[in-house]
Amino acid sequence: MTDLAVEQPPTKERIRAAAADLFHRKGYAATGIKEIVTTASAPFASLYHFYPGGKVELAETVIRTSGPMFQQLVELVWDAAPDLEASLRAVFDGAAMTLEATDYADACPIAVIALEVASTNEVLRVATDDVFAAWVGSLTGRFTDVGIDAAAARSLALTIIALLEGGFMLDRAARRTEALPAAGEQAVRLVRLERSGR
Amino acid sequence: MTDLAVEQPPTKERIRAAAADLFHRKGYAATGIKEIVTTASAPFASLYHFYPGGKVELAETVIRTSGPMFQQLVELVWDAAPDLEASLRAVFDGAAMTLEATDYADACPIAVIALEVASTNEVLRVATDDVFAAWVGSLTGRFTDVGIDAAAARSLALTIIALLEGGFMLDRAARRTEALPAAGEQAVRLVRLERSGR
DNA sequence: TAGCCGTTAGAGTGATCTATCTACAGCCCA
DNA sequence: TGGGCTGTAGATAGATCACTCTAACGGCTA
Repeated sequence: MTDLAVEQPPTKERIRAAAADLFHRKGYAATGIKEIVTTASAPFASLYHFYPGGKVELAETVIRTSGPMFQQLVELVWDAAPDLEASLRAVFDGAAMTLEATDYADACPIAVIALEVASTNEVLRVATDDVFAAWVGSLTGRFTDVGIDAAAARSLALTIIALLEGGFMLDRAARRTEALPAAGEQAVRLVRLERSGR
Repeated sequence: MTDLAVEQPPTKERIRAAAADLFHRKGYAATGIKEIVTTASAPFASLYHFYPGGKVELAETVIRTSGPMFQQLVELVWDAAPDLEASLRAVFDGAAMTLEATDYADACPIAVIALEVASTNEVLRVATDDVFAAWVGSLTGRFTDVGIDAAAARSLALTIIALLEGGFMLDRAARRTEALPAAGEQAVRLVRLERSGR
């Protein structure tokens, strides 16, 4: 398993990455096991070797890996901006650019799965909820850090995550980037309003 | 086809309603044709008799029927409230109540399908886009009606639809109603801000 | 060199998928 | 009474689904 000469990620990782990509774009139900291993250029049996729980275990791994990775990326963008409003704009614009760059396939790594499995698979539903909760928690922290009180910070955080997800949904369906920038501007106004002491 | 004595909707309508319910909850890919006719208590061949295009035609019918029905419902709620802020609150609270009442299955009739088919089926993607466009258009009209200028009205409308969809996604994943009410309050603040002349 | 174990290999299972097929039941109008 | 149309009925095709099985390969330690 030590991949000395080979210049590619190990099989387990390639399978996870391929599954993540397909789940994001096509959703959980529409993605087949065979398609995953083909995309990953991995042997069929290896999937069940590394993920004995099959499709569900693989999906949970994808959710719990892609979620934090995305969060880290967003935090990086956020913290690189000079102030709160710039951070907000950078994140929304970044989402819009990503959506466009991926031919309107990707922007949120778990949105499709989250809606799909919410009433279908409890294990995966909880996994998506945990990811969302972490995102909201992280954003809430950014707001309390600048002196916004806890309740307002959480309300703002929930609103902004909702704006990102909803804007993503609208713009992906329309294959343009209008809702995301508009939502970003409105988010800026909300934060400005909050900081100006209501 | 004339259902004289029978006290139930005609077969075609029963199939459409059953498909709508299943698509909303489980999504497009995860819902089987057989499951639809079973739920509708309809003969198998009738599905292909009424919807020769099969699953895709049925889904498009569902999208293009459920979308306007939902819009009409929201407009009714909106117009029944005494003022703009009350309308906004009524819609967001109504969404939260519906979500809870349906055991966190239903709140938006096309959200799941929209994300699922966006990169998969062009016909259905366009159908979801048309529905979203109609919603945004309707809401934009409500705002211009009270004197908000066109550009601001559209930005507000996009933002509010995004908030509804995103809040729905978060609250469904978490099986609670926190994001939707929070988003509603923030929407009220945005509209108030807009009307107070920035 | 011998043996071990993580990994690869792919055929095969049973279930389920969408869709098509032929046959026929009931009703309207001629 | 007879022809034609709408809708019902269900078997079946052919593909694909997730998953399991046995066997063997190959680099490692003993």
